[in-house]
Amino acid sequence: MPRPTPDEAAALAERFRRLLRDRRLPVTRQRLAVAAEVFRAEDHPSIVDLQRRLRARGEAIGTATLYRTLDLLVESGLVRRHDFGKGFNRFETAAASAAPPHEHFVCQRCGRVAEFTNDRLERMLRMTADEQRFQYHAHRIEVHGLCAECRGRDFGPLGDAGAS
Amino acid sequence: MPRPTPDEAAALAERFRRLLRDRRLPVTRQRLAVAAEVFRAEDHPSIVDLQRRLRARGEAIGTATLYRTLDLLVESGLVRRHDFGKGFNRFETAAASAAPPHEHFVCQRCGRVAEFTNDRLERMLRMTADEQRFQYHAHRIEVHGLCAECRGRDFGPLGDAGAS
DNA sequence: TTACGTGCAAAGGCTTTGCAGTCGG
DNA sequence: CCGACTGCAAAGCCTTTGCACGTAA
Repeated sequence: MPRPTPDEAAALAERFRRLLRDRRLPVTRQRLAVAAEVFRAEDHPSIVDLQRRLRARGEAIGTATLYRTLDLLVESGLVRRHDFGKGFNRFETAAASAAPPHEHFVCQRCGRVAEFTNDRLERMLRMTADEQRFQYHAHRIEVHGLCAECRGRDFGPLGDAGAS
Repeated sequence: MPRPTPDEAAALAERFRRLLRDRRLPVTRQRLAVAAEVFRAEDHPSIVDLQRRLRARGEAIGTATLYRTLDLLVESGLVRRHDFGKGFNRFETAAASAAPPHEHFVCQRCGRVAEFTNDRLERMLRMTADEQRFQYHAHRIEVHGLCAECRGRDFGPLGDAGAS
């Protein structure tokens, strides 16, 4: 979870500025605010989460701008976009530098997302793809279930039964 | 790919009927038609695919009914729902009997979906979940890339860069 | 100054819901 | 007959687009 250390975030922000300048794109207050908010996040915020947090900070960014800026950040490789199958995207800071690709636990109860890594998993996937003459580009691994907090309590039946 | 053998489909249909009777739910022409269409499919059709195929067969099923019937089939465990992150669901017949859970290759070019299985992968995931005190319910593994057909041709850059 | 960004609101794509009419058991 | 289903259309969500106005460089 400790994705963005205090000043790592600052470094990322600087990287974003440079990136914009290099592309000869305007460095606007909104773009910086959105980027900062994502870099600051320790979780996997959705668009709405980000918008709410920004508003709380006094930055009322328009929805369209938010989407467009996030596209920019994703293209730039500074941010990752996830689709956990709930109908909307979630975002997180991409590994500051050569971050190990990581997988996700998604709690079906509270929606919380935790992470884990497993090199062997990835190697195995690449090999399997190769065997089937499939050219590997990327992968996604999600484990759905109950997080430590939620597994204690007894609720009614799950509303979600989604993922394969 | 050879998911539903000729008469396996018939068996599944029968199972669905029984299931409806047991639940005291009406066995309607529409429900049977939708179920049959999914059981017959050799691919991972979307809602629209199914609707088109049914219409071609002379069965004009309403969108709402289609969604509701698919929910029913998924709840029953006869059909699996997948969300490959394109904003809409795709379906497939669930293993006739204790089918090995399987993973997917998704071609970023043509959208085709191929499958593979790997017991070790699943075991590894369960173990990892356990280590993190996460209660495993289900998982999803997708490999994104280019299928054998598409990797030959040279197109422009990919429009998709999605999955983590 | 000028190209690009921003915000609002409208439009889109997929899915869900409300409701009157219909039908299975 | 009654409860559940069906189909249509309206409504909901999330995301994208169009456009007049604003702003970084």
